[in-house]
Amino acid sequence: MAMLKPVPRAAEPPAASLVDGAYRTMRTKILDNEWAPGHRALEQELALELGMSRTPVREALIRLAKEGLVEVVPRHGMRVLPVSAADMDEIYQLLGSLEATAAELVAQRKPAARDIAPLEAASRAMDAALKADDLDAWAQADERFHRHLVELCGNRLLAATVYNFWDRAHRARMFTLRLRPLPVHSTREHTNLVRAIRKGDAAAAREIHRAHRERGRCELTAILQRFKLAQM
Amino acid sequence: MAMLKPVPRAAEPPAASLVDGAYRTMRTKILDNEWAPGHRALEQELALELGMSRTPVREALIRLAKEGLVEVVPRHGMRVLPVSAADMDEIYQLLGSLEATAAELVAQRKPAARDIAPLEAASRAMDAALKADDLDAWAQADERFHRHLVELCGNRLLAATVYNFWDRAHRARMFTLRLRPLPVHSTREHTNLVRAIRKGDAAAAREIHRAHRERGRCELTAILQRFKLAQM
DNA sequence: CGCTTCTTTAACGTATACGCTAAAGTACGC
DNA sequence: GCGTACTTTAGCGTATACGTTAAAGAAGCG
Repeated sequence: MAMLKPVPRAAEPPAASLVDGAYRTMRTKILDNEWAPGHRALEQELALELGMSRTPVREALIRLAKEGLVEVVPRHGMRVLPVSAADMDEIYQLLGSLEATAAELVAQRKPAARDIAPLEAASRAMDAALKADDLDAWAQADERFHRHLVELCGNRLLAATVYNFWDRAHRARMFTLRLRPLPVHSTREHTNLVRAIRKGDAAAAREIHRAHRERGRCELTAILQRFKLAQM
Repeated sequence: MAMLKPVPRAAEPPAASLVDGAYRTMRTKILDNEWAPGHRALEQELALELGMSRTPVREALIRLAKEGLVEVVPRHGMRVLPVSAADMDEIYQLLGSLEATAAELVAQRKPAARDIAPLEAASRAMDAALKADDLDAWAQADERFHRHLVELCGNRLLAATVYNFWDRAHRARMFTLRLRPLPVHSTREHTNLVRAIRKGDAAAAREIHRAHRERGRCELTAILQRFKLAQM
């Protein structure tokens, strides 16, 4: 089994409360696969591990459950939710829809050159990483690209929703990073997308991004089937 | 100001716990506008009102906050979040994206006649309600139509996400129900959508639904501006 | 009269206590 | 040996207690 490397995250302000700390710690452990899918723990155990009482742990768990990262069953504690192949399919459909809309909106807004620059920078970084055979760097640049695109669309609700589903799919993405065909098409697709945005061609931007995610969805589904990874 | 009538909801099982009861009660009060946007209350007050201690109230508030219905500020209690005109715009963009995708998926699946029947029934009910000048019945049939469509698409995550944003927009929709032009086009659009689905024309289904929500978004924005309803 | 600083206090964050319930274990009958 | 009824107990849901802290009010100063 491939090892999942923790992806370095942006430095965050210190936790404002124990609830906040518990939430962030547990969320990180889940996204980094330190707590594997299916991992179970009782509230009391978590409290002990995190050095606090059950109260803040419970409140953090409610937040994580609402995000779909864990499930809380009375008397069985929390359980890190596995993401099934079917779930991944649904997530990619949903993301395809929302991100395509984001691309459309960005193109409609005809953003200034300095707003487009980070997209181009990310594209170049993906290219360079691919040539240097550095898949981790590639994945980070890819994430930067999509993140900036979603930020640029101006719809904060849409952006927040996209982030939530990225989180749920994070593990599977990292896992399949080295199992799937080299993402040689992605860079081209991103370049095309940027071109459509610069032209203000909203329909093209939407369609390029839709096709981009659709291809990703198919590749992922194929891998999960090939490796019999029904869930992760 | 128009009065908001409580929309009758499906009978639900008795609350499994106090947290659950608090959550449902508060959610209902918010959606039915019994607690108006901006309404504030302290945890202790809520506990007293709901006949329980602060603990279950707090846990229910965390859930409501995650759904975007309330905000919890330390020492200021919870506040029912107003939905600004800009928020409504964002919500409608998001819903337009997801529901259009749902329509597309439904058309692709070429559902059986008995799956399409409820859509047609809802369409007819909308028509009848419009002729009988019963806007409440119209709104309920409209909701049935869209709900069934989203259920039919087969993507539960997408459906759940759509429901969440419907909730946030619920008050504004009810409020503008009697302020906006009679929804004479909606029935036609729904009929067209059903036809596209029956033909299996996914692209048309997507486009019809997208245009449908886009029109709704524009109408709503116009009303909110005309009546200077910056938020509600 | 306005501004700053001190005091007060209300509300919350967290810890703890406790009873209830469902799951696990046990004994009994067949 | 297998199923059933009883007992036990772990874990949670909820209530309560308590220290902390930020907001509001009061007092002092310019």
